[in-house]
Amino acid sequence: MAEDRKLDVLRAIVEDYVLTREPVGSKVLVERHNLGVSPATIRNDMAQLEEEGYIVQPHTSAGRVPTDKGYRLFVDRLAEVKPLSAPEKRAIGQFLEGAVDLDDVIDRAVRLLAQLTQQVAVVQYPSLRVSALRHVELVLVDERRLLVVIITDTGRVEQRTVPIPDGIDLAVVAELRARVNAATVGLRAQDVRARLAELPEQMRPEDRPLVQLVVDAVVETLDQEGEDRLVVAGAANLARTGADTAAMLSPVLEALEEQVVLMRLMTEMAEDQRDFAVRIGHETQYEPLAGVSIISSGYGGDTALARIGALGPTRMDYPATIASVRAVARYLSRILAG
Amino acid sequence: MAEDRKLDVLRAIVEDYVLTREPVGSKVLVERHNLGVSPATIRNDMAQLEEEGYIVQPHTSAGRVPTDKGYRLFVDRLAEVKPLSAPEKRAIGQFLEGAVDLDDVIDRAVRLLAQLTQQVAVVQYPSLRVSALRHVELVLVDERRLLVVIITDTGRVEQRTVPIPDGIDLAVVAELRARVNAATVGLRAQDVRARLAELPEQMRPEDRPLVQLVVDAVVETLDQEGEDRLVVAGAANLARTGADTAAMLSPVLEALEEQVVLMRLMTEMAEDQRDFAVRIGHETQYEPLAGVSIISSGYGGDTALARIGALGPTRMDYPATIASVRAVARYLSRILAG
DNA sequence: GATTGGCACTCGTAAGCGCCGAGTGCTACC
DNA sequence: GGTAGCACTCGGCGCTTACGAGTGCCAATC
Repeated sequence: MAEDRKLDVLRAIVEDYVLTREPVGSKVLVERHNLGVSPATIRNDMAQLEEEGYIVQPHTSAGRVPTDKGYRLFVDRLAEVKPLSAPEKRAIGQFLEGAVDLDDVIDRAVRLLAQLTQQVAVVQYPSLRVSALRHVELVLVDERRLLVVIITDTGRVEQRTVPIPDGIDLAVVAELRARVNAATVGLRAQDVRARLAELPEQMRPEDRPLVQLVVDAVVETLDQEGEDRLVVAGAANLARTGADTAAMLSPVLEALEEQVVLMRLMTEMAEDQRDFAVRIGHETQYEPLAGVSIISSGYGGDTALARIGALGPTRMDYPATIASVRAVARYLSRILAG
Repeated sequence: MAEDRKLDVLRAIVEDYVLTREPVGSKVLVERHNLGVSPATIRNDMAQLEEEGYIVQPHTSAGRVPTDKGYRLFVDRLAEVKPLSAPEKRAIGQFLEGAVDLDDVIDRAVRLLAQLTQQVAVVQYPSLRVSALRHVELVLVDERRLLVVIITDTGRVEQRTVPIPDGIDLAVVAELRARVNAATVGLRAQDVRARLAELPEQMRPEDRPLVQLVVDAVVETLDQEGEDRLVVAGAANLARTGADTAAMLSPVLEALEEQVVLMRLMTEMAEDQRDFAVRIGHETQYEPLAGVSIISSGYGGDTALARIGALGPTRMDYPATIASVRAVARYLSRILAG
């Protein structure tokens, strides 16, 4: 038996199923894709594919549907990337150009990707841990509260309020601001902690409690590992992808809000070699996401600050989605670098 | 005919329908609520209520279901507020206490409300327009970009990047920072514009382009009317509220992402006299939201900085939801004031 | 005049049934 | 190895029937 044809059959099944959303049988298969053999032959191939776990039939006498394993093989070996059309590319660039700050860039990117893929788009904020510190600002909000604002070279702005003892001198705050900035500006977040640890000693003893509070606030803010923010768009697309979704929807929406699970997934995906990563159904290792796949790509230059991705039913158009995710990631990198 | 009983019947219908999610007939009505009359009598009342537009039957020979008008009457005249239990109140307070900054407070509040009501919770960020300016910070991100950070007395931090001409002197930035702050700190956002308009004249002519850019950035940021941010939580609750939702869900999710519509609604609701406002189904004046109701309450003191609310199917437990929304709004005000 | 019991009527839903057709696996054949 | 033929399975569709919940109306009653 021609091993090649078997793969062709799998490809055909995936493509057809994604398109029609219905189990695909041997007959329509030879009709729609010109495979050059008879349905009976295809049936033999399908029987084997089923035995190997790439496809299943929902019930006897129905067509076949790809399994997660089937999609996986499809993505790894069978899919050809669909390049985006020139107008599409132009639209992406133009849409992202208009942003006024980091929040805006991120927001536009995620909406854009949701729109392009017709699925749920997800983007991580540039990780604090690999950004360099640009500036730390201290603002006395009132007598008892100090606002610590941290600005990174990626344009990200983080804030935290610190309760302070009464009657702090403005001059002390000014000195502290100067010293903190002198000590840390330009450093990677992960290097900041050590440098700041020395700071209290350099100040007058009576100011040390305040200094310690501020130092802690800065370190904690930079350290909150998984706490990097996640922005989601296009949740409505999930509901539109089919009528079957009614019950399957809720757990996914919950996962989207939970963020923790998604963050973990995104981080794991960063390990992958290729410039994009795919997790299909159960590969997410998280039951509520069993019915969906995630495609993501790093952005922000070689250091790969963070990731942007799309999430949809396992029955999705992988080549097109992969193309869109990569394209948006690339443009996003370019904008952030510029 | 006893007018009072007719209202009792309506109340009973609403309560029963909310509980069971099924059209309610005359028989179960007399069984479950002890109305002291026979089903036939109830039927007469129901016929009248239907004629007056408070209830309808989905099809002949089904029970009755409240209309938007029916819910409205229920909310306005029939509902008794269910006070929250002491443990619930305590939990609210404790949960909100732990927040570290404004973002965190808002985030906790909205999640909490979603949890309490088992519905979608929505919160507006404290409006920039009624906040007072606390501090404006200028940070040179690189040679060609200046980051303008605006901090209000509500703890809100807004940022915007301004492209600037090359070779700006640090001293100029420092002077500008001092002048902007001197001119604006403590002012209401709406008063800032006039004051800043005078600023360029006070600086040297060669610096004016830069000054103008910064002034514009500040004014624009404070001015973006409807642009106040909106945070949503508990979207998954929508999907869980019933199996009927499949098709009805998508438009609502879209509206939640759109934000514009919700912002408008919230703003409108601020006009209402009572300390909470309710919009039921079509009262939202927005077709996609025809199936849902929104309950909201202002928070942030007498000035009512912004609103927090809950959104769910028109068939919701109004008394309980109203109680939760009001409670969270109250605690939120307290936290922000403290 | 309000309330009630009785009754005929409507109609949506569930269940049972038969048919059709898609799709399969198997086997004999090329 | 590929193909054709064939018997078989079974889900979906349409039809009919039965059931029952719920109604509106009317005459009787308080």
